[in-house]
Amino acid sequence: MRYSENHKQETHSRLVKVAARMLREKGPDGFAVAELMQEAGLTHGGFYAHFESKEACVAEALREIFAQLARHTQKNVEGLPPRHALATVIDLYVSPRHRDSAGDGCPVTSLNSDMPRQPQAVREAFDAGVKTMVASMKQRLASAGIDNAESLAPAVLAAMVGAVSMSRAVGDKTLSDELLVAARSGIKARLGLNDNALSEFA
Amino acid sequence: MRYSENHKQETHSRLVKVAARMLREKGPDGFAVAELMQEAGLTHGGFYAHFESKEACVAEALREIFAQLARHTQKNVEGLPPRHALATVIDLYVSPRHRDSAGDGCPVTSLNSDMPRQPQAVREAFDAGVKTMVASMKQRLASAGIDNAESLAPAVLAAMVGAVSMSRAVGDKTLSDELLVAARSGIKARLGLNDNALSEFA
DNA sequence: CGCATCATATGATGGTCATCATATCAAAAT
DNA sequence: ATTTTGATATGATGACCATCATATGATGCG
Repeated sequence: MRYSENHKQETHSRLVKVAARMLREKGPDGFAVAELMQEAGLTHGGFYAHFESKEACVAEALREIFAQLARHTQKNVEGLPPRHALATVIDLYVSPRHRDSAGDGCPVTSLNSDMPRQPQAVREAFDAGVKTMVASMKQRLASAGIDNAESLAPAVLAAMVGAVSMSRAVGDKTLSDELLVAARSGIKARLGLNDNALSEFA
Repeated sequence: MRYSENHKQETHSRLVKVAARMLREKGPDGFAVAELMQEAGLTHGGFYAHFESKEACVAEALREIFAQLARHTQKNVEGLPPRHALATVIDLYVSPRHRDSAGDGCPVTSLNSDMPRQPQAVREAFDAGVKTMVASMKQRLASAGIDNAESLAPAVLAAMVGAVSMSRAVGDKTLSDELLVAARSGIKARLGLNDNALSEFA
């Protein structure tokens, strides 16, 4: 079939999108190529017309995820005053909603313990993503007029990631919620942000 | 072979120990039964004389790990005054040494993103372990005379876990070290513990 | 209107894995 | 010493999986 000009591109980006979700839900080794293709309405054979290898597909999906996450976050705080924006970022991240939608969330939370076992290409994509997250957090902290933004940013991010990762890892709902609530108010307290009731996201 | 009385018990506990290491290094789905047996000097066939299933083996290994971790930590702070003990726990956990020895470290750090994909039995063992860690941290904080120990404990633990998980997930050594240092001093600052030079563990 | 093209499909291939059925064989009991 | 027992070994089995070789068939082009 000589398809319309961008038929393949469209298929490709659909594949990347599906991979992005499955990657976060099932881990890099937890989803099969055939499964991905079927989910996208295709069969396994066509995969290698789109990606050099599964590893390359995972790396591309990761890049896409980080990019989308940055856009998405930006959109959520656009126009807010810096301190409010910072509080919102924290509230959105350390939330039950984020915990309960791994396939749509931050890959640092859903994939951190898989990374040490992944091939170079994947780890590089991950590193790049984390670096932009750290840089972006540094900016947010600085904009919010918080001292030591440089050294605080990685600490705050780690606390956010740890809270959501643990709350997801744990099966006990009560414990899981306790982790989220405690971490969220702990982080905000450290940054001098008031932890008001509005931050109780679903 | 009718072996000496506790021959099988010894083999069993050796298997659990090997599994405990491989589990943390390669993840629950990253090591094979045959690999485990070979590592213990046996062949794959005998496995099912020791465990009902791989899943049961992983769950038992997890219980063993958490128990050993508690003992190990206790030993490291025995006799220290409470605040010093607390600082030591944090320094040991959020350290390059811990980051670089996953097979010997805390499973919450090495396995958190695998847990949501694990079967019930494994998740239960994990939950139990996390609960004891939270309880133990609450005690340490209270003993150290820190206010809000109850709500601070999960937040502190999450920050510790996030720091080591991220520092391990990231390939870039500089970024990895930055994460550890920032998180460690951030946590200790929040608890009013002085972050002296002595806490620079290898 | 048929032909060439290329995105996708079909169908191996060789590898890995958990699990199980059965064989071996060391030593305790007699 | 022979028997018996139970711990471990050997060798399937069926299920997955990444990858590739080759077939198909839709459609823009001539």
